[in-house]
Amino acid sequence: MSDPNIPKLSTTHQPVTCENCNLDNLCIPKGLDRQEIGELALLVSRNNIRQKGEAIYHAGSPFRGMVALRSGSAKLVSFDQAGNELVVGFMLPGEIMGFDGLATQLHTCTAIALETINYCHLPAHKVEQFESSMPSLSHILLQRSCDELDAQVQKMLLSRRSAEERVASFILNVSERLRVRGYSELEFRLSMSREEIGNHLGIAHETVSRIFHLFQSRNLIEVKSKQFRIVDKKELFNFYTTYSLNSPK
Amino acid sequence: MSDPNIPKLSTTHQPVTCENCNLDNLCIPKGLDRQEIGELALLVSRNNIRQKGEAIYHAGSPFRGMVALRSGSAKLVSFDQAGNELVVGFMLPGEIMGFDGLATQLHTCTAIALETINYCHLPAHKVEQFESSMPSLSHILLQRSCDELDAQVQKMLLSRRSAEERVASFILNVSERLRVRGYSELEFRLSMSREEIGNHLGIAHETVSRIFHLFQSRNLIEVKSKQFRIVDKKELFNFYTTYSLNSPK
DNA sequence: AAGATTTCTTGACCTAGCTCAAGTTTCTAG
DNA sequence: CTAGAAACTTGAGCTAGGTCAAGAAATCTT
Repeated sequence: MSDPNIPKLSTTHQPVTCENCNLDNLCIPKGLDRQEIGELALLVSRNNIRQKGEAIYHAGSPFRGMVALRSGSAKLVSFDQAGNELVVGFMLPGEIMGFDGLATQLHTCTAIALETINYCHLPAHKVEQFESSMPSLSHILLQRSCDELDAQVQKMLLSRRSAEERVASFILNVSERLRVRGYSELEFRLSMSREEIGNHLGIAHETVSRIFHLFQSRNLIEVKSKQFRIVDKKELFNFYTTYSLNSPK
Repeated sequence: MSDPNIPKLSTTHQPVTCENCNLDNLCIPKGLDRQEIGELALLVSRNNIRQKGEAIYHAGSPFRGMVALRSGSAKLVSFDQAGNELVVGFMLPGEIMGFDGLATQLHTCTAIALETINYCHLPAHKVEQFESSMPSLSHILLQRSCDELDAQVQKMLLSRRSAEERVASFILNVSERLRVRGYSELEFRLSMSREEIGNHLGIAHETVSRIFHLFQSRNLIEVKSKQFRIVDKKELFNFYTTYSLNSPK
């Protein structure tokens, strides 16, 4: 259960706040100065826990504030009229959720823990209060939400690619996000199911399985259940870009 | 050229500013109070013109500010490594562009006029200046960018549907956006090509043609070149939702 | 207004990846 | 530790929609 690749959240027994959190360079504080971080720390509720499968917030429920994942991963899902689930995205530690409720004050997505998670919560009413005294916060949130928009465009670009390219890109994307967060970029555990990966990428879970098998047979990766190892990152990347070079024009 | 369905931009000879613009309920001013709109009006450069095919900004170029379309329509495109174009979205009058450059200060998309357009420009440095004196602006922009995120989730949901459903949904989406903006919702001109529609929806342009033909043969719409008329909105909507009800589970 | 170019339409064929099915492995709860 | 459930794998067709092609219509240019 205790994975050597996962950095410890806190090494001392002193309680973690935004000031000494090791995710400060990824989370909301990124871009705030020391004093602002101190003010932010006072507003944030820490050490919220959810078990695997439990929701952090539900589609349709009122927006209560922003959520910053501290450990564990989650999925963001939306539903169509028939109740079919669409996996909008996966969230890793240091990443921020809640933008789907900000525009209308009602969440359009449900956030679900993929394993036991620990998260911080920045209540909506305190956001507003903080905003008037410290305009930087809405600016930071604006930046983050535009980051999300950029990521969405990347996903749209990906949706024009073959199933193989999508899977290769997915693996590299997770790897890079883990690397930035201080985890091992070449060996990790993906807590989401093949079904969830396929749903997110717009392909059948059987296809995901087949492609993992294909990549393994070509010595690009090693997969054992949910445990992944990237063997040939360069080739995996080539695999994923080569096709588009064959594209017309 | 002068379409009776298109509301006149200004009926008097007094120059249009944010205070008396008929798009104030859709554009940036939405959510600002009278005094704030007045301040905003001082920062905005008006009556910028682009001809069909000309760019408003380019992917990779530095962010210079937000753009609000006043008349005419535009497309937002992104490119993959091979230079293939992806139509990220279409913009109608009163809609705001530029979020794709806000996070990194470099545009990830190119904005191109689909016909002669007139737009307002809110320069980036003035945005910042305005933000510190009037925190509401970044809040407004945050809202708008989260609106965009919501729209992106809708597009993701759509990408799981059949080609027919995508086209039906596209027509209804444009119709609704035109309605909100005071244009006729049942009869309009779509200035984008079949190619651009197909690209945006993730289907071949031949498929777009075939489906327009199918819809016309079923008396749901009338299409003549770029001119559209929705004949049976209810049925078109049913067409688009029926399938998902057949979905599993 | 004629020619050139682009866009649109329609047909015929083809394939990536979906669906269905059945066996296997992994996880979960007592 | 064991039984049952859930997740995963692998195979075999099948089909939605892509690609290619060629003609028609619309649009642009001079």
